[in-house]
Amino acid sequence: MSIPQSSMLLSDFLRGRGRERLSLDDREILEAAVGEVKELKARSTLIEKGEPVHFSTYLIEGFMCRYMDDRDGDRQLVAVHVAGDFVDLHGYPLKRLDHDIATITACKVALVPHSRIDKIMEEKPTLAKQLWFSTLLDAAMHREWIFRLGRLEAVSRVGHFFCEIEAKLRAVGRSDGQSFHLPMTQSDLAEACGMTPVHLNRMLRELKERGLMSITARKVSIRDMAALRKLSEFDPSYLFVEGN
Amino acid sequence: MSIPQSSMLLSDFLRGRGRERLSLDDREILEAAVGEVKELKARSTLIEKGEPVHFSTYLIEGFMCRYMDDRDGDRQLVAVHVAGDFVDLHGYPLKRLDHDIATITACKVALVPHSRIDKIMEEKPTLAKQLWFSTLLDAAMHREWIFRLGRLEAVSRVGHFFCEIEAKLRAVGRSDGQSFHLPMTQSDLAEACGMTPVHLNRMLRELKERGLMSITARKVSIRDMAALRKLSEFDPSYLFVEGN
DNA sequence: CGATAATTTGATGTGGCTCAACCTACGTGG
DNA sequence: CCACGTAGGTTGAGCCACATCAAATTATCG
Repeated sequence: MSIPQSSMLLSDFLRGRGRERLSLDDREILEAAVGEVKELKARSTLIEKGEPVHFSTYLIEGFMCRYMDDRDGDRQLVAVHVAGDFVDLHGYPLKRLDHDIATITACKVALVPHSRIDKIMEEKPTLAKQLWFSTLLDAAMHREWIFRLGRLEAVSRVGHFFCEIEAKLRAVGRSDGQSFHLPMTQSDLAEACGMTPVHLNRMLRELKERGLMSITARKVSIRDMAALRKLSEFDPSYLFVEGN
Repeated sequence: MSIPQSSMLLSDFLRGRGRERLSLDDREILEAAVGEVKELKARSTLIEKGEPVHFSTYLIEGFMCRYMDDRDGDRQLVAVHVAGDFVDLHGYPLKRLDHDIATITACKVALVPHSRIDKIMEEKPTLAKQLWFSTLLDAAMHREWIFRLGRLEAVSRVGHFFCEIEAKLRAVGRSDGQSFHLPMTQSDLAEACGMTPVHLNRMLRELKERGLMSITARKVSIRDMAALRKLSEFDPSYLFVEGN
C-alpha cells in the first residue's frame, strides 16, 4: 500500500492545479529530496537578495512573501506564498536571487538541497518538468501583477489581489470560496498593491461599502465573488486551478 | 573543426549572460531542435492568449512583445523581446499561454516543436537546465517590472525601461552603451511603462532636458548612463549580463 | 502629394499621496 | 488588574502627479 497523502510533507505541491498530477512515484522521489524541515519565526528574513543559494524552500504551512525595496527602503511585494508553494525554486537554475524572501507568519518549511534537484533533472524528466512548470506559474502570476499595477485603478488592484489569493488558497483547501484566513496587515497589502497604507485602507472601505468583501481580524469574507471578479477584471485561468 | 558560431541560427541564445555557457555540443543539439525558420510581418500577432501551443519561438532578429489587455482593450506590455530571446519557451511546460504575443518589427524566428524539447529534457539535463534558466530570466524581468510600476514615479519608470532594454541589447551586441536602435513608438513605450502616451512624451522631454538620454527616429542616445541608472534605481544584476 | 500615423503642446480635472492626528487592540511589566 | 507602550487601523485636509480631452504639428509612406 502507498503512504497516505496526508502523511506526506509535500502533499499540497501543485494540489488543485489542473493538468497532469504528480505520479505517486514522482511524489515519493520529491519527498525523499527534502533535506531538512524547519520552523521559521514570523516576520523573519529567509534569503537576502544576491546571496548564493544551495537549497530551495518548500512552504508546508504559513505565509511568506518575496519583495524588492526601493532607494528609501520601501518594499514592493512581488509574490505572496501559501502552503504548497515551492517558494524559491527559482534559485535552483538562477543560483542567486534578485530579491529578498521573508516570512509573514511563523512557517513550517522543507529545505531541498539543489544537488538533489540535479539528480531529479538527470533521472526524472517528467518530475523535472513539473518543477519547471511550478516556477512558470509564478512567472504567470508576476505578469498578472504587472497588469494589475499598470492598468487597474486602486479599488480594482486591491480586489484583484484578494481574488488571486483566494483562488490559490482554495486550490490547497484553505478557502471555501466564502471566507479564509489571511494574516497580512494593511501595510503588507499596500506593499503588494502598489499604494500607500492610507489609500489601501480607503479602498477596503470602498469594497465593503459596495458589498463585495470585507476583512477584519485577519479574516477575509467574500460577499459577492462574481461582482468582485468583474470589478477587478480577474480571470483565474493563469493560475491553472481546477474548477474555475 | 566546429561550425563557426556566426553561421548558427541560435548563436545569440544566452549570449553575453554570465555563468556557464552552452557547450558546443548542447548548442548543436538545440540548433538541431529547430523545426522551421519563419519570417513574420511587423505588427502581427503570433500567439493568442489561451490557445494550446505545440512549439516555442526563438527570436533570431527583430523585436517582439508580450502583452495582456484590459476591459477596454488597452494593452499592458509584460515583456519586450530582442534577438537571442526564447520568446515563449514558457509555453512548453504551461501548454497554453496567459497572454498574447506579437511582433513589433518584421521578425525572423525559429520554431522549436515541444516534442523535441521533451527529448532534450530526457537526454540532456544540463541543456534542459539552461532552457529553464532562460525562462527564469524572464521571471526576474517580470519582477523588476512589478517593482518599476509599483514603486517608481513616471520619469524613473521610463528611464528604468530604457536601462533594461539597453543592457539586454548590449549582451547580444546590439548596443555599444551609447546608442542603439529601438523601433518602438511612444505608444508602445507608454504601454510598457504603465502611463498614457501623452505623459510618456513629457517624460521623454524631461529625460532629454536633464541631459540623460534622448530618442529620435527610433534611435536611443544615452548621454549619461550613470545618472540615468541612478534616477531610475536601476541595478542590472537581475539580468545576469556580463560586465555590468 | 495626399493620407495616415506619430509626436507635441495646452488646458483642465482627479485619483491617490502626504502629513498629521486620533483611535483601537493587544501585550508587557509593575 | 491596571498603566502604559506599541503596532495597526481610521479619518481629514490639502496638494501634486498624472490622466483626460482637444488640437496642432511633424514624420512616414504608398
